[in-house]
Amino acid sequence: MARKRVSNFSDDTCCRTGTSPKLGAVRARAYAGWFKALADPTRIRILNLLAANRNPVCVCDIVKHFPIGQPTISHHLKILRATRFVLAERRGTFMYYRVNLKCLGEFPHAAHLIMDV
Amino acid sequence: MARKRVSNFSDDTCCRTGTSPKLGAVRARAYAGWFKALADPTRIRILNLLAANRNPVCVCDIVKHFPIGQPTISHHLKILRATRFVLAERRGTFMYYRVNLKCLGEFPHAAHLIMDV
DNA sequence: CACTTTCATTGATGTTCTTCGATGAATGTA
DNA sequence: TACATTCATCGAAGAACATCAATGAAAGTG
Repeated sequence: MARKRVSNFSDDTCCRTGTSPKLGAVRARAYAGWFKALADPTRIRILNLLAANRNPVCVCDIVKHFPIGQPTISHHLKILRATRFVLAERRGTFMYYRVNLKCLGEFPHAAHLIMDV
Repeated sequence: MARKRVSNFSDDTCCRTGTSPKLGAVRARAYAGWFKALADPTRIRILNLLAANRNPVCVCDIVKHFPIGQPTISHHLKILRATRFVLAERRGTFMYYRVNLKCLGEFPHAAHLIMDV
């Protein structure tokens, strides 16, 4: 009958009501979105490539370094742009990308992993 | 005929071969795994809940705070345990979980987001 | 041993994500 | 204007993921 032990405070009993999570679902979803942007090997390597180059890198140059197609690279760049991890700039026909240090710097360990390799 | 511009070094040309990504695919996949563990709102809130409690928390107590079933909580805890973000300890019938500060501390911004809220 | 409680695992389902080929939009050039 | 190049977007296919209900495993109790 699943009799709930409402207030048994003996020592080897769990379920004494502890602290609730103070982080709401809405903000948790926002945080998860940032981590999600870093949760793909290709995106991490794109960031690593951009961080390794002092100058912005154009898309066709990024594509060369990966075994996946250009539309997929564009897809990843869109995600990285939406989360502000990279910045984009148009020069004629070309799109130049670079890491957004202000944003990636907010994730020190990520920055260390991605840039100091 | 897709004539490739092999070595045109004029100023408005991209595709000068820049630095390659120094981060290999294998290590990138490992890093992505860590971020992937943090890329779910429920897991972030579980970490937040554990971090807010000085003492370890048992599973049934975690389940109470979320609108999802116990098997799903167990699933998330398994992922957090595999990535070392939490530690588990058995006491009788109960399983007590707590944050692994040594591991979460490696992600300062994550720790800040998750714990200081 | 029979029964209960706690938690993990399994199998299934719907959703999300990565990737691709094809196409479209923007820009530059003959 | 016609064509080429660069990149983004669309639609589809397959893989990965979150979730659930049901079951199993481990431990405690009578």
